[in-house]
Amino acid sequence: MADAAGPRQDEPIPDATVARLPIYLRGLVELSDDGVSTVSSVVLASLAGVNAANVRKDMSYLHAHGTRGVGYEVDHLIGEISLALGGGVPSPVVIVGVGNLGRALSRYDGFVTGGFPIAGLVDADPAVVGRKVAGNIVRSVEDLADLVAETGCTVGIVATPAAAAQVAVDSLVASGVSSILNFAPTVVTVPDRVDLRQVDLATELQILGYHQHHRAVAGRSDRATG
Amino acid sequence: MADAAGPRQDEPIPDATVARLPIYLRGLVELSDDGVSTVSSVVLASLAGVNAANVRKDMSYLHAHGTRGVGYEVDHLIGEISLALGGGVPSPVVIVGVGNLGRALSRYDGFVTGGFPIAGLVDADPAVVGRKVAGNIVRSVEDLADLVAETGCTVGIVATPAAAAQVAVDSLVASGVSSILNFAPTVVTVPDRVDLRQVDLATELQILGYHQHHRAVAGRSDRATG
DNA sequence: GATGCCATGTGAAATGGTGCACAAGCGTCT
DNA sequence: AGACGCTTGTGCACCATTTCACATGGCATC
Repeated sequence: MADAAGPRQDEPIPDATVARLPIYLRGLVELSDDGVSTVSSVVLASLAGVNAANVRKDMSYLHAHGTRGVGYEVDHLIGEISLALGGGVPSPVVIVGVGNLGRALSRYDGFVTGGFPIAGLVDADPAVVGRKVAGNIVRSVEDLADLVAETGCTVGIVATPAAAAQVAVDSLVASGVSSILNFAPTVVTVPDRVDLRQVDLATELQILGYHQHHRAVAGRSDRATG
Repeated sequence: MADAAGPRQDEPIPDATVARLPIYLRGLVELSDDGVSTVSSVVLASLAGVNAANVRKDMSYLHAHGTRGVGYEVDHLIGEISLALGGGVPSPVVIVGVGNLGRALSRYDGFVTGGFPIAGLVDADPAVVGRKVAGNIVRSVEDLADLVAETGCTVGIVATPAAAAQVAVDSLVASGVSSILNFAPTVVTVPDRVDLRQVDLATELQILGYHQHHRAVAGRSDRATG
């Protein structure tokens, strides 16, 4: 039974699938809370807003098999997905930059619920250092390496102004953090061994703006040609 | 010569390109501020963190041509990209939900700078309505339609708890908003004519968590096999 | 025990995006 | 004026992802 104990993760899960796993997980937890024990790919797909075949293929990457004619066991899927997404072990995160966004993020419930408790906050501004935010004392950015070492946290969130983002990222990398989520509106670079994700609030609106503008233009020429 | 007046937008710009345009724009504005008047695809690519051929192809979609042997005119590109991203006309946005995240978003400079001034804030909680946040009086969610009509705003930001998100989205749609940015950690649905983007903070961390976990597992089996 | 229904699992086609490699063109220098 | 170097613009091949369509197989019912 030894080789059946762990999930076969030799072949990596496609990025697109990984990005959907948290969505599935949320839907499944909701189902579980409602007392639902079995779910079909069609239902899970509608919960996640994707195609049913896509769900089935995603589950096959996880080696999370269902039962033909019945569907998938909700609790089993929750276990498999949680396992894939970090092994169910909470990863504490450190937030760099305690401005508006940093404060909001430090109070955001979803992080803790999702298995990412706040290990600490740091800021470069001496006026902010020492203040208490969301139950955490803000420490100096110089203490970052110590904080990371003390708490063993491996994930860093950058919520600094754009100008300070690369410095913040470099400090996080130097402190041994291996995953970084950057909210600063600028492109930053990291070594290969570090995983970086970018969340760009203004950019999202601009993308919406494109579609809105384009729709308006298309509408006008529709009227002109029709 | 009427057909040469406007940009030929018959063939739509690929989504992947649209998503990069704001990044280009930021880099270009920075260059312009530094007094740089010309930029090559290689330089712009390194600023945006993408491939140079990709930059050139993206620009060709915009019909923003450069000069061979020289590069692209920075100011011209800024104009073309701004035009594509909403025609350079500011789109006021309304924020629904004035919790931690809503407050942080309402104070976020990047929105205003990016051409998305805050038209107003609304919340369902009577305890919050009437309070002043970031220079705006919070109004009741019942006034949403009025607010949208008064300000002519076409973009809505949802920063409510997950449970209230679909209601908030429905209200926005009913009020005539045509683009929605949803920060609530839940899948919401909109009519076809409305454009929806999802920003999911906890999900981003979970995706990072996958890679971290996977790297750890791979490392362990490397050691085991090597 | 056999039969029919239903949902999974997956091969294969279609789609969308990326990056290479090179021809074409512009400016500059001689 | 001519040649050269540099950079654009793009055809093409590759890769990742999505989606369809259907064979496969379990469960319930008769």
